[in-house]
Amino acid sequence: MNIECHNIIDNQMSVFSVLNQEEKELLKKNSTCTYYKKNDIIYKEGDKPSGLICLSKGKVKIFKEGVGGREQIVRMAKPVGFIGYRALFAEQNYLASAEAIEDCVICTIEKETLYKILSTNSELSFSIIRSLASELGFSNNRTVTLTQKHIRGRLAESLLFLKDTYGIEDDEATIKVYLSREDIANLSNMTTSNAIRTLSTFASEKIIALDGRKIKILDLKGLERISELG
Amino acid sequence: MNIECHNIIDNQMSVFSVLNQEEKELLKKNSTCTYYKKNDIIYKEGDKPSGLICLSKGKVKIFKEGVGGREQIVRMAKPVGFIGYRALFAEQNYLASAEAIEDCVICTIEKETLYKILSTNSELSFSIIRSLASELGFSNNRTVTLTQKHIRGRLAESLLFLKDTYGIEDDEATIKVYLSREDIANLSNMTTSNAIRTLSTFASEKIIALDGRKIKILDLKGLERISELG
DNA sequence: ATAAAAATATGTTAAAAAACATACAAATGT
DNA sequence: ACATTTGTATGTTTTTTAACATATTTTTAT
Repeated sequence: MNIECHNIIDNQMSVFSVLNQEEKELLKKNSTCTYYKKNDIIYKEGDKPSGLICLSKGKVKIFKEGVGGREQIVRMAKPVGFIGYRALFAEQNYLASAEAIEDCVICTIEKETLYKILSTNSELSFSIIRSLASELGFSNNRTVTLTQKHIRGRLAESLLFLKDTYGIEDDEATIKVYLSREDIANLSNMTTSNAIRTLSTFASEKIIALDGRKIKILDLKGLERISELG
Repeated sequence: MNIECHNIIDNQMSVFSVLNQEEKELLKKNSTCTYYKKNDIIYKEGDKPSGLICLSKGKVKIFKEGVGGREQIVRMAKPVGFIGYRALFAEQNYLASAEAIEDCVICTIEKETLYKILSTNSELSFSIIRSLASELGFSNNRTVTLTQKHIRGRLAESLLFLKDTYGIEDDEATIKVYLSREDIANLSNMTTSNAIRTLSTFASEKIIALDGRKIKILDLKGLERISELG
């Protein structure tokens, strides 16, 4: 029944493409498939990682609880991608929580098997090094933009980030992810009120169009300008 | 003349301790030693990494230029430690700049040699994976604290961070790094004025004592409390 | 030794964003 | 179908922090 796991491991786009057939078979034998409903918690801050979690279907938010329980989204995951691998490789407990924002299919690769393959396959190690290094660059960047940009700049950046991460619908304008205003706020380091207010302002300026949780980007250049100016 | 490089590579505390003698010799042959004066730029945002830079002596700040040229320090390096390895491993140009805050001795390991050893030594790859993963956790944490904590909390956290990173002098109280108020501000996401003001307030509350750039921690528990409360 | 520049200190004002309040709409459960 | 909860919207007040102004001290360069 873990056909979804097999698909990931065989996927040409995944980091596993550098493995030989034997290694792939070993991974498949030592991975399990799990299903999550929208709003389900996949893991919580403080939990111990049990394996490498691979997102096969659905979308996931990774967030930290900050001062007074205030939530900050540090990453948005999409298929095919890993979640929770930072803690696994740092040999730490999770420092953030993961929650499904859509129904999800997840494949968990057993830790020992992964390490066995890693110890013989330097290509896979390189891939992981590259991924971690890229994400660290992204995180350092976010630290600066979330602290230095003003509300409009932060929101504009978040909208562009969501568009780049999840792409757009067939209408060539609607961001392909449907977040609550609260999640948008938690992604952009602002209160829900300010997210709602600023989205409304953007809509009144014809930079975006709002229809419930649907966000349509009407003026991409304008949005980029707001994001850059801060 | 690159005896300092040799010392690093032979150092039992460095990640190179997992290498065999032959690998260590190869590294030594393909590394160069450079000296930097206080305030010298080691590399700039946008530069291309040429090798793995290892800090043998001195202290270095890693910072990014943000909105309107406003500086944010993302990391403080100490010996023996790497700098600029994120960009190297991500195969990107530097996303931050590095500047000596003391006279420094630096050892640069040639990229090709490093990769050759990495491809045969999975232990070294693991070390690098672990380091990057730890630092990513640290960075995500900073994103949250710098955005959510108030000025006093951010400054308290920075002082504790400096103490943990560089240790304390023989008096068991003075933080073993001497930064300008501007650097402290750039580390803590605040203006120089506010760093000076808040340091003065801490001093008047007998939490710290100030003597030029010397910062003495008088009430560690108090400082921790301020940092945690935000 | 002295001028110039840089760093530190502190008070005042202005801007940004959070907190708070309230209303309304939409989704959910019974 | 209705009540309850959750999410969205918007106006007002308060807090926080940046921006600005101006001394004073320290460092650096000549």
